Amino acid sequence: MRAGKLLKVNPRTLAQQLVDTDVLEDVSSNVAIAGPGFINVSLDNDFLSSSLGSEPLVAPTNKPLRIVVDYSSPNVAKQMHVGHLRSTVIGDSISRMLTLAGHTVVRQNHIGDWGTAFGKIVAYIDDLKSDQEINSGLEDLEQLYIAASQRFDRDSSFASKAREAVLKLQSHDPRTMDIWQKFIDVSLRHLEDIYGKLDILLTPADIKGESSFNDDLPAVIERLETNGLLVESDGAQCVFINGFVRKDGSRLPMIVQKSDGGYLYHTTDLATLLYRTRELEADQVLYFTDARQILHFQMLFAVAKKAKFAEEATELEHHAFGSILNANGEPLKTRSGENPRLSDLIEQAEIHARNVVEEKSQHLDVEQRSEIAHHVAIGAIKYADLSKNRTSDYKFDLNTMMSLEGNTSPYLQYAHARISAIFARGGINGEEIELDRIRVKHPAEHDLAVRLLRFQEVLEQSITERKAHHMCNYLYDLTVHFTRFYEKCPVLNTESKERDSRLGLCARTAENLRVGLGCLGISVPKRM
RNA sequence: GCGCCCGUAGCUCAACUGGAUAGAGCAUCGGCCUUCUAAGCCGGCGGUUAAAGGUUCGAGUCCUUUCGGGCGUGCCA
Repeated sequence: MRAGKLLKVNPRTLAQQLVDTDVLEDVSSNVAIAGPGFINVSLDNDFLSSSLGSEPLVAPTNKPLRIVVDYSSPNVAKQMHVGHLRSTVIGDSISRMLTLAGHTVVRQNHIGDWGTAFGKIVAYIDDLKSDQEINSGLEDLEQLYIAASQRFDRDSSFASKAREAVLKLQSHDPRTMDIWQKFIDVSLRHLEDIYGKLDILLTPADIKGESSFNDDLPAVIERLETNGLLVESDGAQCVFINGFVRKDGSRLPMIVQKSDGGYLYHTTDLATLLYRTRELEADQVLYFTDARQILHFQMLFAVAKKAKFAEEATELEHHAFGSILNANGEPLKTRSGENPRLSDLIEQAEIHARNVVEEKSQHLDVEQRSEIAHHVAIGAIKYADLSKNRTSDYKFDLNTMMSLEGNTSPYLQYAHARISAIFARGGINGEEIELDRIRVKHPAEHDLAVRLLRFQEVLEQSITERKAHHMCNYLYDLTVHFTRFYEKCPVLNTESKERDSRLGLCARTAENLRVGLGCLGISVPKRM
């Protein structure tokens, strides 16, 4: 109908003309025109069978790009908390999908490891007497930061020491840098621990934090100066860009250097962008941060293009999302009003999952149950986030995501476990099943086969829109149809040709689930 | 004040970017385990898509206004 509009032809007439040609002959013998010009195509079972036997799950892109994906990027003054979850989970999933499609992904973890907060921390650690105390003091980042902040507030001599420490950091004073490095090392171990538990791909090699760009900041100012973009206003160095105005006509500034000479995150982000386009040679740079930074990125991209921090052809995208709320729609906080730690959230989810597994999977031993609980918990947390399209806030409710019914990760994982169980019972190696023996016959097989062939299309849509929820919805739909097939079509207890065909459908479903959930960073247990 | 995002079943969310009778899950009510895992399957109930107007063959989707919520709006990130 869109074609009809474009060609200014009656859509029904156009549909008829299309049907009259034989382009659909190999695909369907049952084509009908309906309504204002829809073409209903019922795919033939023969077409489905041969496609499943010959088409790969994923065909790599014919236009591979170098794509920088900026995600997670926590401030490491404190432990990772709930505010870091979405960026981490969403960014990781998108980068997995891009890789699967054949792009070169350069993950970048732009951690907050520089600035005033670290002055406090360094000064505080500096006050701890021995190295022994330093090491023990570093064990809990959270407490260290809180202690440093409290002391900063009530001890004025400590406060001035902290401010000195900031200056010493900026001038790379060896003793100060040494303490700072110790703290960063502990922070990075903490990050690795969390990423390990959550099965996030980020490694130490992907970390390129704010501190790495500290020395490049004066050059950023210079570059803006030579481009004639730098304007002093109330003592601060600013860039004013067309289009960013207030109601009264006054222009919104992007402040790149404070009146006291200090730099801001705009400045750091410009330096970072230069690195990503020049050194990393990015065709695209994708940022995954919460929605509060929308204006920042709009200005950043505008200035970057104008002052050539990024080439005109480099695609810069900010993908925003809302914050995480509790079941009552309020910001998720602990009883004491803090952001819940990620490690606590994960632990809660695992306890919740373990209780369910204890009840449902008594046929498995303790070790297996514990491992399954882990995969279920992590899957549930990630899936609850990824399956929603919302750019606004979303509710984090363990009871909902762990209900293990309906559109949740455990439902999908369970379907995969059932397929594995069929293979195990039949003494069959699932990886050796030949898909060219698939002969689609039963209506339930037909419906399943149609879904099995859609994987590529869904992957492309998810990548184009940078939205994982299309993949989630697809996998759920696939699983619903697999389960119907499972109910209606015995696999092992049927005659041999049909058995081979149905084993093929099972094997292909298992692959779609494994690879699809893999795109989401969710693993598939063989047993549940 | 101004800007951005959002408002779909009691609740949590979809709807292929303007297409058919707006779909799922949860909750609720009823049915299905002597056959591969019942963490399952089948069915019922549930809607003036916040409201009003407009654009056209056609609007949850686009435009205007109103109401309601979230976030941002010069030296934090």
